[in-house]
Amino acid sequence: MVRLKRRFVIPEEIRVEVEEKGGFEQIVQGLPRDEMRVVTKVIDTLSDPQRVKILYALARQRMCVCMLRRVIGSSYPRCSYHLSKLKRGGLVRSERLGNYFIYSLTPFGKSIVKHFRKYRPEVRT
Amino acid sequence: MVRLKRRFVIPEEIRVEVEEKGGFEQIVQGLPRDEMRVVTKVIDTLSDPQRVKILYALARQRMCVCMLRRVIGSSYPRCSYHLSKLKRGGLVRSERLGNYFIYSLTPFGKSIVKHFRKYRPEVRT
DNA sequence: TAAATATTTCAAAAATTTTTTAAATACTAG
DNA sequence: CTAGTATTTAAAAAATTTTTGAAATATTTA
Repeated sequence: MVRLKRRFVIPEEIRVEVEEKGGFEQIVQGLPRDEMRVVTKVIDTLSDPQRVKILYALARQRMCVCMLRRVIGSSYPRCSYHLSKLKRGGLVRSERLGNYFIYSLTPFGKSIVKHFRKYRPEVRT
Repeated sequence: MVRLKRRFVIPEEIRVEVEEKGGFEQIVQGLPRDEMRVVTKVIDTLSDPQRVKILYALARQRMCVCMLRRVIGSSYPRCSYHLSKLKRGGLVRSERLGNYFIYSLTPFGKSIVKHFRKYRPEVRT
């Protein structure tokens, strides 16, 4: 005895809305893949309280690693790890100054802080 | 023989800039703690490609879980897990419609997508 | 050149997040 | 009421990320 697989059913009320937009597949295919990829990457790069703190600190003042590790209260390797992540995401850059590495925000990094600042989400936590 | 602990030293060039801003401690204390906390939370809530996809899909059309799980290609529990995270972050909400749960973006969730959209970061990946 | 400093890299350990599987809920339809 | 559906919850397993500690680099200073 063959068993028919149930096919994809969506609630009536919603189906109407979906139809108007050309159907479910249409909607899914229309998602902005590139934008989503970039957003995902940037967000991934930032998803850690310490990295967010670094971002904000650098928005105020460029700093060497010995300063940044104080900002987030961590060891060198730990700080270095976070910095490299932020760097990979294109949010910060570094340049050598003698024995120091000076980190600062890239224009992209700056724009992100500016955005947050402008937006100031008011979420209850 | 007592050994003096080296004290916190920062490169000259940078120290000048820092002084102008009232010193290192000043800068650190001046960081916008509340804003950073909220940003961290929102980002944490979103930090996953599937959750970003859900966010964008809901920006187009409210959906039940059976639709969303198709959008991200996952099982129910997995989808449910991501939704609950997004919910905790205040980005989405759900309402029951018979046997279905219809998820949609909160105003806050919408504003975030709008922001990304407006910004359209152009990062090379 | 040798010693010290700032920082990075690496690998292992620890912590956290995500996925899976099974079971629980709540509603609808027969 | 019973069976079926959509969804959530819970607990364990798997995967990923973060932290740590030790060692490697590059630069400066003595």
